[in-house]
Amino acid sequence: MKQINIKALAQELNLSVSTISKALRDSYEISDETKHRVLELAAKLNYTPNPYASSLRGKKSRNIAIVIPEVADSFFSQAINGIESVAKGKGYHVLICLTHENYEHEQAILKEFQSGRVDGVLMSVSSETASGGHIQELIAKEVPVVFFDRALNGVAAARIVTDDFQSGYNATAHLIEQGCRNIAFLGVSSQLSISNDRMAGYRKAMEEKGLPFREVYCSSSPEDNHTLVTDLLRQHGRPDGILASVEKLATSVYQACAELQLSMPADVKLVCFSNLGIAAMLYPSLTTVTQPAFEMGKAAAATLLKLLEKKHTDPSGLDMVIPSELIRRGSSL
Amino acid sequence: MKQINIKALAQELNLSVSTISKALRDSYEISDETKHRVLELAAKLNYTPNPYASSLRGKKSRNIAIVIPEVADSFFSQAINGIESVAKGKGYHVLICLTHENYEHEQAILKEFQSGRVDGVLMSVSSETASGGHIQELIAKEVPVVFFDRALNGVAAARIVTDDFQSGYNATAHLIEQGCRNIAFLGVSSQLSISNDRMAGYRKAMEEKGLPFREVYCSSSPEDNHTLVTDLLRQHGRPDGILASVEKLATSVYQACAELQLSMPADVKLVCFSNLGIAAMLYPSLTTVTQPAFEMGKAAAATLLKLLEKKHTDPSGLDMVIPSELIRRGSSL
DNA sequence: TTTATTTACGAAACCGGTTTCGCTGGAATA
DNA sequence: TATTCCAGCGAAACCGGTTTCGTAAATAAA
Repeated sequence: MKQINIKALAQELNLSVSTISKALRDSYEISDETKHRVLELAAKLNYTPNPYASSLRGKKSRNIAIVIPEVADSFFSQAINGIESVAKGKGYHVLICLTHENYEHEQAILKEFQSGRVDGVLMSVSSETASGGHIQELIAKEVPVVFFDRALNGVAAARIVTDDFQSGYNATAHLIEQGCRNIAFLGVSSQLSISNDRMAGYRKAMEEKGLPFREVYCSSSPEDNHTLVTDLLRQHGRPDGILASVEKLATSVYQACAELQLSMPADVKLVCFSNLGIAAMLYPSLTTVTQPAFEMGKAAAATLLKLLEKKHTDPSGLDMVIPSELIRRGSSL
Repeated sequence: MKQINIKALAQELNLSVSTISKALRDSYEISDETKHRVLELAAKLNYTPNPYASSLRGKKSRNIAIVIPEVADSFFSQAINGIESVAKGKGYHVLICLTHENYEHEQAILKEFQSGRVDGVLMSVSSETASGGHIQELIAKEVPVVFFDRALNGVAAARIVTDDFQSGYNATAHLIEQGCRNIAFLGVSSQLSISNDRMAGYRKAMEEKGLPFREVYCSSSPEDNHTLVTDLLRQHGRPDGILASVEKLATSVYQACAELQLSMPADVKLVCFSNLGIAAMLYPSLTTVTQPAFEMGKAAAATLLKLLEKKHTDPSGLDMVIPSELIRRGSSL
């Protein structure tokens, strides 16, 4: 099958390729009549412009990338929908790239973006990412980066996050109010902003009541996490409350409780940062800190487009904090 | 920031651009010494080739697309991981495009692909898709298409599916075995292959026992589905068993049961096609037909790459059926 | 020594749009 | 009538790689 291109249209209409191009782009140089003829033929022949040709010449790809650890997470999948809704509206395409929580993957992906494959990047850093050299390098090549949810300190980029500190505080205060005295915090990584901020909120709430900290770092392996949580709940003086900082940790806690015959919420109360739609149907129903995933996605995309369209080079003043909501359910009541 | 390109490398080394290009592509025409010098400088200057330039010239983008209804679904997110694992290994990039179960979106996306943006397409059709003209058109332009999970009849493309008929049969037989006599099937769309095949299995199992059919088509709106399921469970002679053909319907059933004070599994038993990791922690735990999502993704990607790399134009003989597993849990026992 | 072949590289066309600049004929202005 | 202006269009450069073809020098074969 022959691809029909601008040259084919030009021949058919006895016009030059430049005229066709201008007509398609609605240039003022071309008469309405000619434009009309061109548009008509293009529609008739089902012409689709080659995006690579335009990108090559124009130095603009109209692609933006979403770089996230994984897609099998309700926060990210909802955020993707938010991003897409904004991007599609402005004629941008969205490239989803998964780091699988791996720093090398993340590096390789960003390195590739230096080629101009995308005009801008929305990212939530992997849990392994400790330094931001690869991100700085990309920004130096004038590819704007906007963090959403998981930001990296020390990198001068806009960040759209939720009120992690306050949410951590609120969730902990809620557990304390429900009678917990020995609350463990399940973090993800000592580098991750969300983990640290949520933990800081947890600490503040605990400190205010003079309660002791207990912090456990989980990995990205479900098996390891299961072991970790099981050990935590098996030890003498096991926690009577758990604040889990990411969604996937909920499963481990439910499983461990079931295996150890601990009842939730009687023996252990749980609050988890999560956007799971079926949190209410779990047994017991799960108390969640629910993030505004869709809104964060929309805001992040809008911010990136602002950076792309205006030469709004300065990312300062673009940061945004959208509050999460503590939804009290059976696991903590 | 100046992008460094082949020309820059050429100038630096006093070589021609063609020599650089060949050296980078490890051509036999270039001496080992020159190759070495080129590679070294490229690494030093952090050279990243412009993908648009190569795609334009080579008529190959090394991009493949995943066209799916949505990403907030555990089957699709797991399948994506399977696809990605194969594609990345072969040096392909993955573009994820969401149709939101909308036919017009799907059409527009495929139309765009006629431009050569991607070399091949993996797709699960939207529930609204009744005819395959847009898919045929793409195939006519020599862009191979492989269906996974949701295939469309009448389109000559490879299809990687699970044993929908048998799974529907098994799930229904299981419900009958558990004492259900009045089992409703919740479908998605009368066009969708998975819905139809699963329903056919349901019908066969019901017929064998002389039990009456009851089939309800749900939409993609959670609110509408909630109303539908509530009405179904409120009516006189309400079903004592439900077979839900897609994951998101589970939520509606749980919710409706809770609101109507119906207890699962005593009043209503439920089996749902789902890949939810936390199915076991629901209340009651959810009996699922779990699809081999990751494997299906891998198989689909492998099939597409086969079509891309060899000129294996004929898609017949590439079809694959990977069985699902019925996992019996509390909602049906 | 002459001819054939191989090695290693460069010049230039090419992919398909975009954009700059130049040209022409007719209308407007002086 | 002479000059200016402008609408409308075309030729060609350009984006950054890839590939074909040509060629000079080195080597092998005759």
